[in-house]
Amino acid sequence: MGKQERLPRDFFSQHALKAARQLLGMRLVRTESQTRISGIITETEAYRGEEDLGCHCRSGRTPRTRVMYGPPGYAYVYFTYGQHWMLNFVVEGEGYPAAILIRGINPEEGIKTIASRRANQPSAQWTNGPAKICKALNIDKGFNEADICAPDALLYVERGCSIPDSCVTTGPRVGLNTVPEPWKSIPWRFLVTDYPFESPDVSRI
DNA sequence: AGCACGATTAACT
DNA sequence: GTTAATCGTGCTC
Repeated sequence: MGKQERLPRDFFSQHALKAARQLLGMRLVRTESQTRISGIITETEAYRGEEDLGCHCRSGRTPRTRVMYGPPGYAYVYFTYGQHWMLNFVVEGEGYPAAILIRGINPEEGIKTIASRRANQPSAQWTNGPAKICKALNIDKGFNEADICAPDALLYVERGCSIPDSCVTTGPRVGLNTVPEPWKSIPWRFLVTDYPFESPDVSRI
């Protein structure tokens, strides 16, 4: 495996559902101390528009959601439950709020670092959740509004492998317990099946 | 200024 | 299956 192409801003300008599907199989890369920590994306969720009551943009443009109204190819990183960071990528056109939540990756590089940050956890649970990924890759507030298409970006996405439709499952987004229908059940979650690093609640679909 | 709650996780029983 | 942890955010007063 040689050097791989980084996803250009055009990739992130596409419709959120398409971007969420296409991100499966791509490689999320975090460069830290000149070292690569990476993993193949295995699970995503799409959030788009103020009418999507599961999206933070249901409240419109606020200090937190500002980045989602900006140009595509930027990171939206937010804090929740008093302790967890979540990584999203802004997609679609400037002015229309949409983002893709990265919920699962299959670790490839920087395994020792990932293992140390996920101490006392079995490898199958190192990065099978959105907050687990941020902990393993040391992603926090500092990456909010970061340009992931910049040449010197420390967080970016590479074209990894193509995942056939036969290996992809869709279902309702996770954790939207108090969100009204149809948003609670709309199948905007995408995940690769037959990978060992899926989220634990695959069986819920 | 105060309040309710969350795109979760890990450790329980 | 249940629950504590823990605080930024957006909403109401």
